[in-house]
Amino acid sequence: MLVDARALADALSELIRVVQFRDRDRACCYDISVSQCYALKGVVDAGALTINDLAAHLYLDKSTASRVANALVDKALLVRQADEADGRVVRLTATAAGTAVCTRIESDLAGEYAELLGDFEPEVRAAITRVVTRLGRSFAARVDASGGSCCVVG
Amino acid sequence: MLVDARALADALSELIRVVQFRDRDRACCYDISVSQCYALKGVVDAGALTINDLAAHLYLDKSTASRVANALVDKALLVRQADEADGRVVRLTATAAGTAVCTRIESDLAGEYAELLGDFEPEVRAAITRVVTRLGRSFAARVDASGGSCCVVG
DNA sequence: GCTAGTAGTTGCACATGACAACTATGGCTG
DNA sequence: CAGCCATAGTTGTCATGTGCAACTACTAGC
Repeated sequence: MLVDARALADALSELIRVVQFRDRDRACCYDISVSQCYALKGVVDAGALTINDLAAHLYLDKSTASRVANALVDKALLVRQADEADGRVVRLTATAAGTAVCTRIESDLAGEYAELLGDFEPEVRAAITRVVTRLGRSFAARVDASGGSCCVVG
Repeated sequence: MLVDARALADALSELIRVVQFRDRDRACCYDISVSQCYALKGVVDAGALTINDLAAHLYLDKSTASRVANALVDKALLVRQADEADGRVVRLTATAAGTAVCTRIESDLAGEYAELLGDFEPEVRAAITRVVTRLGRSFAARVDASGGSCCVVG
């Protein structure tokens, strides 16, 4: 099983490098950075998010999440609203422009992915998404469980 | 099929965020950054790499690759050697320390991944690596094919 | 041997992201 | 209800990573 594990480690790191590269490269197309894109999509999908929710969703520090949100507000893709119940909380919601940008990016991306899925046999296609989803969940569970830093001696 | 494509896009972006986070978090453990780790592994696996080869392997600009190599040389994990045949070319090779660090990281990582693979049914395990590998290749082929930037009008 | 091309380095600007210190608000306890 | 602690978010600061453009050094072809 360690052989499988090593192969998976190699394959995943390669996949991540190439996807990151593609994302970096494509970011310019929409005048929006990769993190901003993830944040925008997070807010659009959720309907509304607080800064803390956003930070958790993106696996970023809340200060970084706050700045990412600022960037999107400056671009008029998001709005900040004060929460009625709790004065500390900021509710981020997407503007019409934000939703539009998000929709456009998703469509373009879906097109690319659809083409890419064409490389695979039909019976494999459905498995791919299942596998990737479950992999993501497994990682997330481990990350959440281990809490903060990995190598703190405590 | 567009539905599959959207689901894959979502799953993959989630996976990438969480893996990136884990990598950021774990980077400190070995006094080596994520890019440095990839570079070190690339050199160790290949036996020797030029700066250009390294840049291609990491999907980075050659200037960045050069600096990543510098950092590893400063840490005495790599050495730069002049190519005998071509005076312009730098040959990067790993030192004993570099190989040792790489081996240790790979072992630790393989352990983590082995544990993670335990979440999956045996018949799925083998499929995971195959799927991730093929996904990576499909992306790489597309990135190589499209060459430079995505949205240049020229 | 001059010119064009290639490998790599360096200067520079900018993006990303963490940590810590801070403000402001909410909630709990005596 | 006053004081204290916890929580949400912001801001300052710093380190790191990255690309682009300009540069040097070398090679190769005419």
